[in-house]
Amino acid sequence: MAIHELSKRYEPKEVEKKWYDIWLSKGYFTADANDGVKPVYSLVIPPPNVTGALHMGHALNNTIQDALSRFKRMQGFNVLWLPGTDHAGIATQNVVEKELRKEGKTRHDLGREAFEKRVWEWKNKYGNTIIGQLKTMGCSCDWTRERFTMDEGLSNAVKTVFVTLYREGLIYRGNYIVNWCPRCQTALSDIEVEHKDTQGHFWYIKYPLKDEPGTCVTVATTRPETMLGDTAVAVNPADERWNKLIGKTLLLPIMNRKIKVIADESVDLEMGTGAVKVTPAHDPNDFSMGKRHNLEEIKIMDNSAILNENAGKYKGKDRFTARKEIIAELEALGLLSKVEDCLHSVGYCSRCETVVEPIVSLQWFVKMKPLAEPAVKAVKDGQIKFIPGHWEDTYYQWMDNIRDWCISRQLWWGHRLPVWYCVICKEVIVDYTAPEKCPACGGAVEQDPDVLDTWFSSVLWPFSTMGWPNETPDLRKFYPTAVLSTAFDIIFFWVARMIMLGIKFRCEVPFKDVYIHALIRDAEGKKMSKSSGNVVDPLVVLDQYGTDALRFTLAIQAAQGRDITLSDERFEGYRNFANKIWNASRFVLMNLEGFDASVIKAEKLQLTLADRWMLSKFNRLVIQVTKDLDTYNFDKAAGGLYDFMWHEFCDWYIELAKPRLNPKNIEAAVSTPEKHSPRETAQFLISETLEKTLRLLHPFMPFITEEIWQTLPHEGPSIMTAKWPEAARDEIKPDFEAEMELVKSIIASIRNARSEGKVNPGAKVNVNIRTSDEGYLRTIQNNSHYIVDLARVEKLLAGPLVSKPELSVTAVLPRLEIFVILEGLIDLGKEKVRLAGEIEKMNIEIAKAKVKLSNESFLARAPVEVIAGEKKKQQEYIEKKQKLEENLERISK
RNA sequence: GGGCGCUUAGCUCAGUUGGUUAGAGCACUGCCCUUACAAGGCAGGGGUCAGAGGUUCGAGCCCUCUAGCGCCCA
Repeated sequence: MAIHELSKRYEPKEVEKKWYDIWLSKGYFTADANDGVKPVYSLVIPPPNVTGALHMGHALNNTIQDALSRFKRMQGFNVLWLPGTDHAGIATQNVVEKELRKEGKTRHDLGREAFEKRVWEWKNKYGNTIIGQLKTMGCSCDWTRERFTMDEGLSNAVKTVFVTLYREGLIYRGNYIVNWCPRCQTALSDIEVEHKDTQGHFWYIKYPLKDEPGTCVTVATTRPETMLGDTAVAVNPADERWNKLIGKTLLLPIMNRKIKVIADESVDLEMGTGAVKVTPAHDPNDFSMGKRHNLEEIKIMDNSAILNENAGKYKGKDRFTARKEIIAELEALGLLSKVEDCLHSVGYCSRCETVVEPIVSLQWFVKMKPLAEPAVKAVKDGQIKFIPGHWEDTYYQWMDNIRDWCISRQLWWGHRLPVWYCVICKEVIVDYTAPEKCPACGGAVEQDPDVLDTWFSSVLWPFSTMGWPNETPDLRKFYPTAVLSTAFDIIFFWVARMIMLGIKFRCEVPFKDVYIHALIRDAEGKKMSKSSGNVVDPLVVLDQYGTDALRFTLAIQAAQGRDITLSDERFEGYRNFANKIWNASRFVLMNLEGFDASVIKAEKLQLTLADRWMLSKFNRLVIQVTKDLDTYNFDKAAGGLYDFMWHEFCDWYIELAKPRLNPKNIEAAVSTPEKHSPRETAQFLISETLEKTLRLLHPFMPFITEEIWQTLPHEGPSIMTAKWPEAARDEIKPDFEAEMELVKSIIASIRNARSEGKVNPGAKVNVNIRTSDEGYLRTIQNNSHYIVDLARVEKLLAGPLVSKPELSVTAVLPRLEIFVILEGLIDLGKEKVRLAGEIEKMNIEIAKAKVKLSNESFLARAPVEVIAGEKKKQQEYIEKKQKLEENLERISK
């Protein structure tokens, strides 16, 4: 079925499905670990959550990765783009618990084993949603190597890392303050807590001195309920207001506990009253202060943030209820001196939005400093490069302030800690497999109920997916990877830790480049979020405008360091681009009737100026797009292709080639044994250029390019496996480009004059061109047919002495005057105004140039080329002005 | 509080190391269904490059300050 027999509009739907299935069945996405010839290019997908559905961030990131993969594959690389999903501990557990709740059950009703089984069932049933969506996007991932973070192999990797780090003393168990989510019932790492400025209050509470009734120290707090766990009040020793009280004893209100006033330099003199309450068990700063001063840690809440026996009469109350009641009691006691409104930062669980409670508890941690140092060095040494580069600063900043990583989670879904405790002697056993009995005392053992932070497994992703800890062929061939493409918000969660562990366990960085892609925003520039309801669903877009249009819209906006704003107008614009490609291709195809590309010999072509110009431009494009893809300038690569395809190939080249392709043009069909006919020449170039341009477009628009490519003369079974075009540098010819630009500007000037003179587009006009530049004259004479055709000219006269007819509109170009003869159509009044306007513009430019050229410093210091350029420019302006004035004078007579 | 970024046409943004009359897409205006494409063609209007100062022969670009917006960390 020929493309030109199809609709005038590109219909993406069936095309997309068809080609994806074919590519998949031919195995084009599959990398070859045993290949010994091709250079290797590998990357791993940032594994989306199994619970996830494709959003615009995924769409962007995977468009980028797919473009890179397809580009490198076409360049002849052995490409592995390794896909998979992440088990997403809390998220997945939440989903299944929600299901259970509908049945009126909790996970505890099922028990651990049955619950885990249930989650697996859920995963097998729904966990592939996003994988299917990636396929819809056209992603050329190697699906034969798809992984899941809880696969057996990846679980082995997790165990190996845990045991090794433990034995080296880099994993330890400790009682520390952690972020606790009372709803998820688990500890969170620092970066799983989202800090948001929240409107709250600053309560000023008076703590009376024990031995001086009536004298009080006033402290300010945003969380008054924690006072029940206070074990000191701290002041800065430099604080004149308070330092004389250091060492004195206070009576903690409500609890009537004796607490000391201590001196600590970390206390901010400006904040609140300068005296702060210290609750070591419930605040990270107070915790470290408590360690410094050996303070008692009194935990006043349980894991659901319900106050416990240490809270006295508030036992059994929720933290926020207790807050209200405590305030009321303090007020009644006359100990509440002041309440201020204040905006302060509150931590929320990044999974469920519950206010996080800092709580002291026994958890497992990874010591980060020893791992971070080589990871920082790798970036400083340039073994890893961030793109855009400024993210390196962000990386260093975090790495410099790194704190130990809390890795235990009180969940059931995830990698269970390979840790056992002896029930008798409490011995801790860390091993790959369960010990039968306690090696110390022979007692029974039981496994730690906790699981690992999900990120613990995903930070091993670049090598665990390739079979590590086994030395597999994949690992040898494809590690380290070339690039990691991801969003900035997981540089800390994920990227930094992958670098640490990659270096630690493979002695080699996991990737050479880290490409940080843009953030997607809505048309108003707002961040997309479910709560603001401004989420644009990529699947809807793709359905409405086509996958290629979606991908192209994202790619052409993917400028480094700039956010992407999405709107329907944009998608529409690039859908129109797809349609433009489609129709240009239809045109080409309907002109290939009887054409046989295989008989064409390069030396027999009769190349015209238009052909040479187009070849020159095309080869520049090849160089540019290749470079831009290699440097992650996706916006520029896509932009260059858009401009070339639309504004050079369609707007000019097709138009310039039309006369030769027109079947009515009998002369164009004349060939000799030495020369192909002009028509064959045009047919060859127009189809070859289109075919090659499609190849350049393929990484961004895989479907439409394949569909069209198959109908054009081509080699090979698929555009996917076709070679990336290489630039023929000797075809880049500035001289031909300049000549063509002259012809184009003459055509544009005539069109402009016609338009100003309100000439009917169908009507033909006579044109006189006056120039004494011999080169120009030659170009015009040799290429007059282009001018005649594209500017609809009846009679074209060109020479040094051609006259200006009475009723004509004048256009002045450097060393060139164009007279468009408009008998009976010309409005002299309007023409005068127009010419006067042009003269005025020239006056401004001449004046500017004059100022520059009369500046002695400029003449003395600017490079000679710049001065010469300025002089030439001024000369041209002056000439142009003169000619404009002559013409104005003539019609003014 | 510490750090990073942004401000160029009505809107969304390009503008590589300072050097022609600062560009594009969308929107807008006029003409045209010219047989690839009206999801199109041709032509056109629209900008004191946030403000102030400085460096320089020369600043949208470099430096300082100011204003506004946004993000990250504490």
